[in-house]
Amino acid sequence: MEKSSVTEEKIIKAATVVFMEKGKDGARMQEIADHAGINKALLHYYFRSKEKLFSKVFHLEIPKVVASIFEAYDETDDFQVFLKSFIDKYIDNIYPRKNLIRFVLWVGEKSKIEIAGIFLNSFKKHGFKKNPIVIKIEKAIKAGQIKPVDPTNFAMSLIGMCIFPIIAGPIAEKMFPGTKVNEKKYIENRKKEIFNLIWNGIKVD
Amino acid sequence: MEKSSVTEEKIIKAATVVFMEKGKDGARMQEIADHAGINKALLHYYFRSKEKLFSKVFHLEIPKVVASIFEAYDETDDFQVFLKSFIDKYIDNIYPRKNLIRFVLWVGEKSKIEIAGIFLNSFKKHGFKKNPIVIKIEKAIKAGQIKPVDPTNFAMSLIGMCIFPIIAGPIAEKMFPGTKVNEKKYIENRKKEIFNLIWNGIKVD
DNA sequence: TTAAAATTTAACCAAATGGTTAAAAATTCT
DNA sequence: AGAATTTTTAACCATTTGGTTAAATTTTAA
Repeated sequence: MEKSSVTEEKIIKAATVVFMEKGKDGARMQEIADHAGINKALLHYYFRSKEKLFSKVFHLEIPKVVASIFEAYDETDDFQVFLKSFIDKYIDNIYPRKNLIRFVLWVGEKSKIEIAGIFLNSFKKHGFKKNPIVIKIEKAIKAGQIKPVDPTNFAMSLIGMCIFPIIAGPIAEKMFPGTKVNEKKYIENRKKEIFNLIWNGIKVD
Repeated sequence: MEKSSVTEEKIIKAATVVFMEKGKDGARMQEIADHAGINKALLHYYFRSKEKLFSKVFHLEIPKVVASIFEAYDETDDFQVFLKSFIDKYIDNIYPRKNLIRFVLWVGEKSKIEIAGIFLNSFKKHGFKKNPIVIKIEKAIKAGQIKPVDPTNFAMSLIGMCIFPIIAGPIAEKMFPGTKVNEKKYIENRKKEIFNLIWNGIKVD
């Protein structure tokens, strides 16, 4: 690989880290340059402006939010198996991307960048027109494998339960003393609890 | 009320709106002044620095995140009734505060302001040492009203399901086409779905 | 009415920050 | 080796932005 593209990658990686941590406004071009191990002049040589660099990073990162769903998606007809596996993989998948997820939720509303298009594009790329989880749920209901819940709402709940403790992080630890979001033990236990709650509910039979 | 304290309140209100929308770095003192209908000089006359103004706003707003839990909290021994009522009130409560919630989650991790203390303080003020939902769940389990789930994890799931569609807003609408987070119909339906999922699970008996 | 407090105006300052430039040095390619 | 490309250096520029100042004006309270 030529030197130029190596540097470009170094820059993008550094910019991603800094943008996700400090936000678009909080990020400093100098900090990105330092992080990439180059100087500001070269940074502007590759990306003319902060705006353009940010846009680049954003367009590269957003699909990963969608991808994390597909990467956790398994082709199984048994919905119980699917659900267990999905929760397990999805949480493992978003955990190292928590800064990204947090950032996307924060920027999502006000961003001038058209997110909708990127999302749909990402769905299409994986061969789906709809959210794949929703499809899976619809099938499971038709097959009589699960109760007739509202598929979209169910998917939302599922994702919400997985994402929340991760993005809430330190806030969650203070709201629910005893929670240690960074411990493997906690995460593994949480996976089980999510599955159990969804599968069994809390009603006493 | 004297003119001075009226102005102070105008400033704080304006600052809250702008900070929650643009973030600490994205907010501009000039914009806050404009929003409050005063000039920058007067703004600095009341709050010497951006840092101090931000700190003030943050300390006033953070307790509201905790308060929204207590405001939704009802003293009922019937856990089923409690749960229904809690979901209903909690969602109504956080809905108009979505910018705040989103902001707190975003700032939470990196904020130098000590959040833990503010949270615990807020718990104490309401006469609790622990998260009140957790306590309620523990009681319900002891009373045999619900299955023996992990209380903290359950509370986390509950809050996560309520908060997620609200903070995810436009992102959620793109990830789950058909979702319209701003419609009353959607919100009311979601409340029911959350309750049903938690209460009944999805397992076919 | 008069003194005190609050508010406006407008000019101004200093620091931070995004961005530029041009020449020199290092690297890579042919 | 020689040309082309990449990278560094370092000074520099323009704008934005947080923050100040001081005098004039308005409002409030005694």
